[in-house]
Amino acid sequence: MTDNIPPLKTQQRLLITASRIFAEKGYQDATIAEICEQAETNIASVNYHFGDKENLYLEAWRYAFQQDLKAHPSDGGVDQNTSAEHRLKGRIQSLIARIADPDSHFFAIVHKEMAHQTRLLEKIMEQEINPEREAMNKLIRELLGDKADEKQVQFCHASIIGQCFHLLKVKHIKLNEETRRYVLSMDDAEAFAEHIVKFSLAGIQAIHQQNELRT
Amino acid sequence: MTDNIPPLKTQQRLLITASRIFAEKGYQDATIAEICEQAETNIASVNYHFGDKENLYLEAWRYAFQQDLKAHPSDGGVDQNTSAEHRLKGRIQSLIARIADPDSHFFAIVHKEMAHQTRLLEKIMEQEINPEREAMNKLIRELLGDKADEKQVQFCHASIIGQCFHLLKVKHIKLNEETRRYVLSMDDAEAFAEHIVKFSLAGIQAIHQQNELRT
DNA sequence: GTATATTTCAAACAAGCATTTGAAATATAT
DNA sequence: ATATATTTCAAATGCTTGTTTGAAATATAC
Repeated sequence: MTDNIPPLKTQQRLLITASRIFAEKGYQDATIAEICEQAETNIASVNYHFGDKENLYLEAWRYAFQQDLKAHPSDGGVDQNTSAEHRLKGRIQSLIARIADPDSHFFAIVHKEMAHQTRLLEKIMEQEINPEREAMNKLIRELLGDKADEKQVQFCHASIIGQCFHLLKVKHIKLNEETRRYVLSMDDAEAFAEHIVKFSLAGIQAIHQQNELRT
Repeated sequence: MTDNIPPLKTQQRLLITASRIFAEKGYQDATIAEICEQAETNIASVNYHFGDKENLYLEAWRYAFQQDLKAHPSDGGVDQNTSAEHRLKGRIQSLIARIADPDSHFFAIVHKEMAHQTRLLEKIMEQEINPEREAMNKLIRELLGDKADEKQVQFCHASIIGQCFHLLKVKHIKLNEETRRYVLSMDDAEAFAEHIVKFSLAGIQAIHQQNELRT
């Protein structure tokens, strides 16, 4: 390879472009032709550097995940010695940021993957998502108190994640002007994160208190 | 065919089969060949009865929506004179039922539509979903009290819908045995609906109280 | 500087699938 | 019963798109 400031290697350009296009269009609708065109390389280079489309997809996805985490660390940059409330807030804000950031593509690809549904999702989920889930569950357990059972933890986690991912839907669904007025907007992402924190802490609190009242 | 007890007209068989297959595979992955095969008719019948694939998709979707609502009315069958809490509970339970019921296909198609993303979603959303949203928002307003602003209503609605739709994701994502243990299961749908009600009423309540404390 | 390996490229290939066609079969009306 | 309209069918058409090919260009090694 050359040593004087080469722009970017073809392989790298393909990763960057592919992660963006796959995020925009999903696996099926993204064509190799379009990706190569925007990456300014020949159509055969996908086969040369990545073997086939599916492998490019997988690599682009992993790449996006790493980039997103670099921009928005999953703990939200919150001091680990602070209260569970604040640490949960940090995690929720990080999640919302990765979903809302137009340059973060991982969750957009997850979202589109819903339809494609190969075994790829399974692999990525266990490798990348499970650790994040466990970290959040730990905080939820702390907030729910000792009397909480695992099902309650699971449900609370689902409630929080569900609210965050709802923003993902809003981001990608095109609605007409009229409808858009009544629906959550991406401009409200930060405020919505605050809302999720308040809303969810209250929900968790209620379950906590109910548990304490039991026999 | 025979004239005594004709099984079902071809057009009807296509609608039923198509709504199921589109729900399973999404628009792209569902092939006309497969739909016709399972509907026990010729491949050309889609063109004859519906014009093209996209129109069959649209009609199957509408058909699914009607069928789902017939099985699970959106107010949950709750008396309209009862408290807002109970009416909200009815709506949440109806939503969860339509999502969890294996024979209800509307939301499964919505879910898959995420990737396809045509203008069809837009049309259907405003026609079918907007009235449901407005009905739920009315309840939320009632629970939040007079001091609530529309943004708060919007956020609370997003929180509830987000939790419900999370079950949709769980339904369609295939996970391995290991991961499945730690994640919300479809067997818990009813219990999860109860959880959403409790969790969300607490969240709404918290915002209500905070509003009351303001100047 | 020459030989070898790596990377790029335009064109061709092949598979999948929606759609069309025109004839055959069936139903409907009078 | 005959004529007309409707519905079914197997085969063909054509377009999109992932993949392959083999030569040309470029980089690397000795």
